[in-house]
Amino acid sequence: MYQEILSHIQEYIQLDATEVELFTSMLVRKKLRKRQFLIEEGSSVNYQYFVVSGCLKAFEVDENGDEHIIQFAKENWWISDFKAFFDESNSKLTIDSIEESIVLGIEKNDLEELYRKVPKFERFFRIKLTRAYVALQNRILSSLEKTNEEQYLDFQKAYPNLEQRIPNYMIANYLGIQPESLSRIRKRLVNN
Amino acid sequence: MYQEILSHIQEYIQLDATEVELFTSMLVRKKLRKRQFLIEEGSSVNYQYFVVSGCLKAFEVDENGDEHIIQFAKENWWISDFKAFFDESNSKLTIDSIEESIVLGIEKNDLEELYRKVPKFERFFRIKLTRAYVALQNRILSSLEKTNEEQYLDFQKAYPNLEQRIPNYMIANYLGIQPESLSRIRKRLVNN
DNA sequence: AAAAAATATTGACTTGGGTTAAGATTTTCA
DNA sequence: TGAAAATCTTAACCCAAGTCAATATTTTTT
Repeated sequence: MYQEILSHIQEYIQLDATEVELFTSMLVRKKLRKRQFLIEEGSSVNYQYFVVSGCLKAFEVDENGDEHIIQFAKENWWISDFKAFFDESNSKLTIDSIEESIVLGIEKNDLEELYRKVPKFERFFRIKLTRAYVALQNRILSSLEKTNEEQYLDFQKAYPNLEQRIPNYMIANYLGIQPESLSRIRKRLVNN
Repeated sequence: MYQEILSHIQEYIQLDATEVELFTSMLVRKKLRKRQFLIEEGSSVNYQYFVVSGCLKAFEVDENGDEHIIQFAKENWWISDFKAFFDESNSKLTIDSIEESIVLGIEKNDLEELYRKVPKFERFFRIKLTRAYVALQNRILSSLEKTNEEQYLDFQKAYPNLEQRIPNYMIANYLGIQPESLSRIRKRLVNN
C-alpha cells in the first residue's frame, strides 16, 4: 500500500523503520472515481496528495467560466493547491480525477510535525520543489520560444504515454490553444 | 553589508550569532556594472545569488538567436540558473545586469555544508521555493487566461516600480509579445 | 443494443498580434 | 555638448489561430 510513495521518497532521502512508521501513520488514503473532485474551488486545502494510481488535473476557472489546466498528475506525482495549502487560504484551483484514482494525502499539521521530527523531509520537499520550479520555468520558456506545434511535441516528450489517457481537448487546454487548433496540428503532423 | 540578506532570511527562520557568522562567511560579494554577465550560457553554475542592489535579468537564447526573459531580479530576490546549479550541468540561461548591481553569491558546496550544519536553511529555501513555484503557476495561468493587455497590467502590479527601471522592450520580451504590440497596448491604455 | 453523452474533426470567416520599415525620441558616453 | 547608440512609436500588410457552426466518431450508460 505504501510501497510506491516510500520508494519515491527514498530516491532522495533514507528513512529508518521508525521514520517510515511515523510518516505512513500520517497518510490518508482516498479513492476517487472518474470525474470526482479532490479539491473544490473556494474550499480550504488541508492536504497535499501523492498519486498512487490514476490521473488527475488541476485547473482554474476564469471569469467566463472557462477552465484552464495548470497541471496533470499521474502515478508518483504530487498535487494540491500549494498556495492555499501553505497560506491556509481558500483554493483558487479545482482538482478532479480524469481516471479512477488512488491518492495518499498528508495533512498540513502532520506535515509540520514531520518536518520537526524528521528534518530530512524538509530536504526531500526542497529538492522536489526545485525540480518542479525548473519544470515550470521550462514550460514558460517553451511558450515564449516555440510554436504551438513544437509545444505539443514537447508535451508528448515530457509526459510519455499520458496522451493516450487524456482527451485531446484537455491537452489543448493545457497548451493554451483551442481543440480545433490541436486537431489541425495533429492532422499536419500525420500528413508530413 | 549583510543586513539586507540577514533580515530577508530572518523573516522565515531565526539565526543565532554562530549561525550568522557561518552563513556570512560563505558569502561572496560581486559588483556588476550595467550589462555585465553574471552567468553565461554554457558555463557551469557554482553559485546562487541574492541581489543586494540593482536589477538583473535571466534569459534563454533560442535557435534564432533571440532572447527570452524568464525572470527579473531586483533587491531581495534570488537568481541563478537553478537547474544547472542543482544538476551541476552547464547553464542554458544567461544572466546579466540591467543596472549596476551588487549581489551576494553562495557556492554549491558551501550551501550543502550549510544545510548539514544548520538544517533550518533547508526550511528557508523550501519555503522560498514554494512561493516561487506558486508565482510561476500564476504566471502560466495568467498567460492562459488573460489578454496581453491584462498580463501587462498584472506585471505592473506584481512588480511595482520595476517598470520605471526596465526598458519597455524587455517587458515586452518577458510578456512574450513584440515591442510594437506593447507600444500599441500602452497607447490604448492612455487613451481610455 | 440503443440512446445519450462526450469527444474529435472540418470548413468558412474574422482578428489580434507578428513582420517590416521608417522615423522620432531618449539615453549614453567620448 | 554633440554624436552615436539605444529605445520607442506608428503605419501597412499578412498570417496563425480564434470563432462559429455543422457533422462525424467514440465512449458511456441504461
